[in-house]
Amino acid sequence: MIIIDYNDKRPIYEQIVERFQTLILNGILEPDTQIPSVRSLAIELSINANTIQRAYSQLEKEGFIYSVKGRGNYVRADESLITKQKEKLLTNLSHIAQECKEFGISQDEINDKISFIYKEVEK
Amino acid sequence: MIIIDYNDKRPIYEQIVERFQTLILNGILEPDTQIPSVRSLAIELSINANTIQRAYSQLEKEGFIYSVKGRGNYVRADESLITKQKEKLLTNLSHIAQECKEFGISQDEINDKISFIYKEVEK
DNA sequence: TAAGTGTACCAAGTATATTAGTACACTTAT
DNA sequence: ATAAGTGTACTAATATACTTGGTACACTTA
Repeated sequence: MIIIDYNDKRPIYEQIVERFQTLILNGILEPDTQIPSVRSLAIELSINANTIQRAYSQLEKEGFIYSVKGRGNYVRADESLITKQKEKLLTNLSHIAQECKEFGISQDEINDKISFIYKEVEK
Repeated sequence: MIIIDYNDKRPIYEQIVERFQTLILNGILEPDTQIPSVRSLAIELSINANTIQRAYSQLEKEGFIYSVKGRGNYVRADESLITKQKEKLLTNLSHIAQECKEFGISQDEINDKISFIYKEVEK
């Protein structure tokens, strides 16, 4: 469920954070689901428990999970996270589109790309 | 022309690389234009000459500039850079659009955003 | 009570970025 | 020829972030 890419220049804890963010935002991890304990995930990934702890701390700070002392860490049920993520995506999209415009890429060309994606059938 | 943001977590040399890439790709720096010498830019930005050298080495490796010993560094005239950049932009756009789709954002909503950008008048 | 959990430290090692300094070969203008 | 300015290469030192290893304590559950 969690994979570490050692070719990735980003720190391990950041990769773990992003992975859980994706799993949570995509609904693969449902609210109140317990995620692996700090120690067990450390063993599973063959990395230090402190690194996992660091990732979990950040996820908690960002509102993706909540932790209960003595019990574990759980996925937070926060609808605003998805709203925020949608806004983030649309903002990114606008920035890229702005650059595309500056480089003389036509609106039609962009629309073709997007239509292609929206036509694709889910597997 | 070059600005360093010390709040940016990225290394200084990387910021310099990106800044020149933008200036060159946008045609603000025309081919065969001489860019500041390693030492002069170091003084101007109050940073070490080695850091500038590192940025310039990378820019040369990526084909954005060429260097002449004893003379200086110059902007390369390479049309393929712009082609590559356009491809990169469209690839990024596709990835974001893919995510938008997964989050249930409609194609119409995306088209609205893009149309808005393409309608804007240049200042 | 024992095992598993989160959390908070500290010390050490590693890698990277940055600085500082020196040196050499080259080009240009004087 | 000389001096100034250029790219380039190298070493050493410093600072910072990441990661590991270890210990400790409070809590929950079986």
